Amino acid sequence: MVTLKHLAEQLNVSISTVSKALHDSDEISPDTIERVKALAKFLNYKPNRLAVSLKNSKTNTIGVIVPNILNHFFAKALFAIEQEATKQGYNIITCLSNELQSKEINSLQLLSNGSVDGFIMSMAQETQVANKVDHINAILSQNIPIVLFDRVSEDIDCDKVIIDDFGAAYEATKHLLSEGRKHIVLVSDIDELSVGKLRTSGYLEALSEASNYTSEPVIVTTKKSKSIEEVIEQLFIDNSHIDAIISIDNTTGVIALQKALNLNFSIPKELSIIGFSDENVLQFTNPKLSTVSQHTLDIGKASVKMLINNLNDKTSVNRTTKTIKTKLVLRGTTL
Amino acid sequence: MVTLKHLAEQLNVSISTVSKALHDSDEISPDTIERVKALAKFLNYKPNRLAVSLKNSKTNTIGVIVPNILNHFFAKALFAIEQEATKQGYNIITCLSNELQSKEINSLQLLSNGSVDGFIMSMAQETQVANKVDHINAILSQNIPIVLFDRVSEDIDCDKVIIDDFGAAYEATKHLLSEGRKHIVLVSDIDELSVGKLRTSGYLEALSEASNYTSEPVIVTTKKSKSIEEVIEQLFIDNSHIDAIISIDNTTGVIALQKALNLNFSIPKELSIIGFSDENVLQFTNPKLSTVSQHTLDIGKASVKMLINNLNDKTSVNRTTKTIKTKLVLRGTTL
DNA sequence: GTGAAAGCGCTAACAT
DNA sequence: ATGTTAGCGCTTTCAC
Repeated sequence: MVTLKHLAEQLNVSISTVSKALHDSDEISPDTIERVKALAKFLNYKPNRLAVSLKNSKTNTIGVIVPNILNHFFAKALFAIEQEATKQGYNIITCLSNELQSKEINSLQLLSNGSVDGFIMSMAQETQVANKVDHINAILSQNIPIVLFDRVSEDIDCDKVIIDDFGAAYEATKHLLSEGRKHIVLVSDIDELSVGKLRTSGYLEALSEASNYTSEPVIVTTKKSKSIEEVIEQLFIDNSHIDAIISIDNTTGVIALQKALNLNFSIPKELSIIGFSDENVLQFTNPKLSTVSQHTLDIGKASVKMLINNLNDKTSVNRTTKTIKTKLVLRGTTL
Repeated sequence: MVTLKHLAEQLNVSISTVSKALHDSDEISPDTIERVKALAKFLNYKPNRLAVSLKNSKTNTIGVIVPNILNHFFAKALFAIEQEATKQGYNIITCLSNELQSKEINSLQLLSNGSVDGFIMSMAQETQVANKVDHINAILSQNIPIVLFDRVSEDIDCDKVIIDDFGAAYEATKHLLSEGRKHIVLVSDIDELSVGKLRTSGYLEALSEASNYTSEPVIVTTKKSKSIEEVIEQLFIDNSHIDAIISIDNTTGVIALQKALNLNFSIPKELSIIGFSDENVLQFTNPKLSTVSQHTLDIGKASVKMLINNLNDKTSVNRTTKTIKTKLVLRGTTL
């Protein structure tokens, strides 16, 4: 590895002269600058990031903790985070909590020792279910900023990026009502998560506001004892009058669509389906699933921007929550 | 941030004593060790990773460069890499090349300045198509080890983890032949990649060995001008006698299945389909797609192990290529 | 058993 | 215009 020392020795100047020259300091004569830069380029000199970071107490690295990279939503969020971070001159260190609080605690601990300037994270399911957030607040109290996205907690005072989960489900349900649907079933694989609860509330609210809707709300959640597919098969058995499904997670909508097609439902004539799936999944369905688009790329991008803003102005104490607009995209599974 | 200096001052001992105590040096008296550790724990002392790394010229960090995180295969590989790396006490810095050589070069340059001990990567499509690999060899010549997985090049002398692409496609095609299929079409979205070429060869070889197979091989590749879906629709128009499809990439198999169902093919009676999709995609199909399982988790895991081995024994000069076994998993789309 | 000092590679205040 | 020095936080050799 080529260091400033090497360059200095080769050129018979001091290390600091080399350092200054490489930074275009006007303390250094133009031709020295030239000579230094020429040699640096020739030897492919690259400043050692560890040393620079140590010196400056600034790593230009963001710790990103996502619960599950195999979930399209998080893969896409990570994609956007990496893209925006790179654009702004930051690296990302990626940790996957795999929905476990223990891994989340571990990653946070491990990286809060000078490895990163701040964190962008979405809470592990375990953490959110128990609402045990001390480990996150501990980081904040060390003055390391965190941006929470998607899965957040009210007990953490930090910047947040979310979508209007209540509103999105409310709007989707409203749409199904406007189609004249009379038996709208909600399916959820995420009833334990904050976003799941909010979306369910939106569904319930829309139904309760519909004066001419006479059925009871039906909420079907997945359970550990059964596979998602079994739950959805049972759903069709239990709800013979079903004429609409709103799936509030990434996967159950697509699976419900497959099962319904198998049962020879005419879609969307007899049965409408709206999901919360990421676009990438949809290319595999036929007809294409109507969905609530979450603008995942915007979520990732906004998270990075918020964190870097915070990093650049540590004095600001006001924490903000940014809500990314969703959009109901009607495709082939709605009228 | 709590440093050794803080601890030393509090305890009225020297910094080096603290350092040694924390490392259980037998130069230090048991009770000093105890006192030091107690205070360290109390103040939540964590050694500054930058300083340790700088001192030891060892970062315990792996740079991971993947072409496309939205591809299930790479998401899963990343999942496995992160898991194994964490297990072995390494962090990963993730970079996404987005199939662009420029981004690949950039990431390599950026991290080869002391940020990481080595790289695990799969080549960007651009890089592989042009077989322009100087930037990768440049890193190797700086004595920074690289493990290449999935998409590799013969012009790079480093450790590699691959699957037997030729053999996997050969075996899959053999299976279709054994079903008595007479018109087997190969579909590929990756005909420009090394793995695509090898899998195609396997298909061709299997057909040419089949003495009673009279049709010509048919290879359908996607093109930039058309969507994958259009290409597959056209495929069914052009090949009216088609009775089997082998898809050698992640997505075309699933799409072909949807289209075939739409065209009222009885599957697998009239038409067999075998894909190379990752398991995660399959939960969305009905019937379930038969596939070549690539054991992606093993690929990721093996990559990490190889890299760390190399890191631990830099003297070893022999580069090896590990081939992960594939498995033909017959599900609902084959007889 | 403890401490002083050098050094990893870099920056920056302070000489000259 | 150039060099000296101290220091970021840590490890380690060498003194005492």
